[in-house]
Amino acid sequence: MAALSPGVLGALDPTSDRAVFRQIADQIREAIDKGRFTEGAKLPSEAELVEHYGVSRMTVRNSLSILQTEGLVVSEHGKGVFVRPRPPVRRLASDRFARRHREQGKSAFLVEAEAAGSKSEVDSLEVGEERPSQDISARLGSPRRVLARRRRYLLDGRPVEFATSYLPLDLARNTPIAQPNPGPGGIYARLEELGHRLDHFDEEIKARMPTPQEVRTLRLSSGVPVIHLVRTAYDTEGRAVEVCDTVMAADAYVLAYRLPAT
Amino acid sequence: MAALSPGVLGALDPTSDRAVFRQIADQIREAIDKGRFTEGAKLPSEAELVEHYGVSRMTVRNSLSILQTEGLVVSEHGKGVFVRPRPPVRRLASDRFARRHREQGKSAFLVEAEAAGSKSEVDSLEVGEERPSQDISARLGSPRRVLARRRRYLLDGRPVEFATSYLPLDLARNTPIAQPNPGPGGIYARLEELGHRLDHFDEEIKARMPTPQEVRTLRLSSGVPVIHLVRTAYDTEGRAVEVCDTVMAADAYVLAYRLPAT
DNA sequence: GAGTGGTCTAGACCACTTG
DNA sequence: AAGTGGTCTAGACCACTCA
Repeated sequence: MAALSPGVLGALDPTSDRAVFRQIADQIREAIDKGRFTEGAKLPSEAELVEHYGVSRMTVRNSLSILQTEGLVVSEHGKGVFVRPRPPVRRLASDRFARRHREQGKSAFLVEAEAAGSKSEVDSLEVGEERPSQDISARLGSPRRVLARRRRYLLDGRPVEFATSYLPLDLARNTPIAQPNPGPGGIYARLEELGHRLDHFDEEIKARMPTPQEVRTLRLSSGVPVIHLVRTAYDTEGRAVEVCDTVMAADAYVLAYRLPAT
Repeated sequence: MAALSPGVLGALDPTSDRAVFRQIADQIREAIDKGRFTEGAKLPSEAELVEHYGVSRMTVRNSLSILQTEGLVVSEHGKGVFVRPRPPVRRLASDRFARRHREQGKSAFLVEAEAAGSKSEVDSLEVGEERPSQDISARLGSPRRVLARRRRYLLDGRPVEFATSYLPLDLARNTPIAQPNPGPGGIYARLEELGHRLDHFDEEIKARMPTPQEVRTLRLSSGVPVIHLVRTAYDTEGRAVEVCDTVMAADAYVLAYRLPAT
């Protein structure tokens, strides 16, 4: 066991009211913030911290678990605890559904990924008819059954987003939209070909901690929230023609919107 | 110590590979999801869980800490562990900075809160000149010094948002904008009176876990992320006239945006 | 004062990774 | 085989809340 390089981590203040495990977490956090442990670097092992601070192992683990839930570090079984690397971020611009992009034929996700020099994939694509949840149903004008299209997006091999599109059956049944691959420009291009000229999209954004299922699907490390985005597409007659429910790894995204001052 | 009502929580599966503390967390999570513990309800005490499952206290505490970081429960010292109550949610619409709202004279925050039947306050208002961070400076066209306006918003007594506005000094110095209370319609109304007619706003949204400082300022319970929103206001000449950096308690907000399909 | 969660100890054994 | 984190035990004492 290597000795801890001196000076990186200080000593405890026995006169402080602050719990020992919080003091240890504070010191490690500060060392990370000040760049003494850089992104991806390995922290001292639990055993080293036990020796350095003269506390029990559970106390050290408690400190590290704080930093994990803050999203500062990740632990890897058998290897160590590391400063969490920041993945490349995908920027979603508010013009990402503009018609001019659709007309170029490629899906928005793939085009943007290529522009950023990333390799992107789409997997676990499922298409089928089902009964919508109350929320989805209400947004679509209360259809009894809908077409659901589920898919997961990966960026350089890492899952970053899981999305489900819902469309009223009378719109989508027996159309290319019901096919796994709907063709160039995606389902929005097909909707317009079918006579549903799109007028606008409404997006609702929340952030929260992931469910255990979402942790698995997106392979999220602890301390990473999700962005939950629900988009409703309206045609020029004011009808809701699609609802897209999207869950994104929050550390992989920044969403951008432009608002008129009018 | 009251006995645990039978049937609410099951037994452990000793043949399972899943760690005991995860199994316990799974069972409590499922009970919450199925409504057997409703919002605000008290969970069985740690001692009751120890007895029910026949495990040590640390194992039970480990289970509960999982549910805490998931944002499902909150613990209160000396009282118990409770299903986390969902606070009222503030909806931010994408037309919230429309000129017609400004012209009514009240701040957007107060108007919306009143409409929702909530009591709102603004506190810890600080106004002063300072040197901007690199990021803020770049967004504002690299001024050396800026006017900073910090304030915290509360809804029914609960802090929900902390925001700082930055304006180039040459715009704001010796104007009502440099006053703690800038007058009816807020700083955007003042900017327009000063000849900076607003054209549009760009907003960037991220979500992440809060820093310890943000936990204190917003009194966040564990398992609640923050939404970090940075808005830049542009005048009709294309100049960035303000940057507003906002940190929101994610469980108190849903953001809504409308995108044109054009 | 009884019940609750918060902190901490000193061990034990296991599973995973690396040389 | 050595080092790492993952799980679990059986205690102890403390601080807070409520009757």
